[in-house]
Amino acid sequence: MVRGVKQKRSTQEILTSSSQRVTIQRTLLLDLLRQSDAHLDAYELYRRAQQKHPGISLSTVYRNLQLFKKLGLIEQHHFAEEHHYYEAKPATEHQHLLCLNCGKVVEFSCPLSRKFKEDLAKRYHFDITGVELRMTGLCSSCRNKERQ
Amino acid sequence: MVRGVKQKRSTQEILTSSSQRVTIQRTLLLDLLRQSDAHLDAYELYRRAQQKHPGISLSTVYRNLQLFKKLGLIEQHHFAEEHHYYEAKPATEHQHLLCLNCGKVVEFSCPLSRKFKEDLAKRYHFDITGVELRMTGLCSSCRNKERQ
DNA sequence: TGTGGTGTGCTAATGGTTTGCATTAGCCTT
DNA sequence: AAGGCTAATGCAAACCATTAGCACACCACA
Repeated sequence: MVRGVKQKRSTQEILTSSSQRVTIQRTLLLDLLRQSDAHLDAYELYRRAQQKHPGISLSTVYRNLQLFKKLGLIEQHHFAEEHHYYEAKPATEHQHLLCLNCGKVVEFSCPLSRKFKEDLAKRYHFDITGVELRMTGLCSSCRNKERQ
Repeated sequence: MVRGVKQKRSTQEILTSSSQRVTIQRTLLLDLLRQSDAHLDAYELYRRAQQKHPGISLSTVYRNLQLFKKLGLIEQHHFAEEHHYYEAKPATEHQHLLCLNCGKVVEFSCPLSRKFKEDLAKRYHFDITGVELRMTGLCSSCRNKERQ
């Protein structure tokens, strides 16, 4: 049902080469993440996974999100303060501009992050797998509305 | 006891000019945040505040952290997944490099964020109060240790 | 110095995330 | 193909940072 064909590397291939066991849950979750163009939180991902594999548990979703993040396959965002959103790492990196009042999110691209990544990796001997640039503030309509 | 003298603006002055009531709790909390050179989470801030003002409540700490953030006085970081750290907004912006395995944090400066801020603010009509650039990965020792 | 309304403290609730444990199922070897 | 070693899963309960409700306190302003 899930056609991972359009992806460069199959999810199975990725998992195998990371020496992780290839389970149906993992394959499904990673497929869903890579297919989705929206930001998913753990629960929404769980809901979608259930439609393909009704028995799946929310714990499994959380455990695998952690794994995928550790492998650098996904990125984690913090839009709302206590609610994480995940999306498959896109080909073109993009960052987020967030209105603290209405929650509006604007995506923008930051071509310099790649350069920084390399510089920093070298300087601090880090193996960098994730970049997250968030800018927060008030959008124009909220700035006008608000006085508090 | 708390000497806010070395700061450019007194915390009282800041609160007053934001048309926020000046309470001992607020003054204390903001002083502690501005004095501290480390990253504080809500609980650690609470613990320190208690030493000066034993009656203070954790709710008050959370409420005022929200307020300070809204006023752009502090920034919020997400180092550990479910644990926020706060620090007084420093004169020189700095960003964070985080090891996902051992939690090591390296601070680095990113001179371009200022330029971006202005560009983006203009383009999207945002009033930007916070910039947060996080890079995550593995530090050199964890990369060597780890095979998982 | 009084008065209105915001801020605080206390306690309980919330809810996303993690953990423990018994069971299942990949993966590697024979 | 079968067996065995572990890692992964599902379930339910625990966790714990954060929030909400409410009565009382106190800041700002007349």
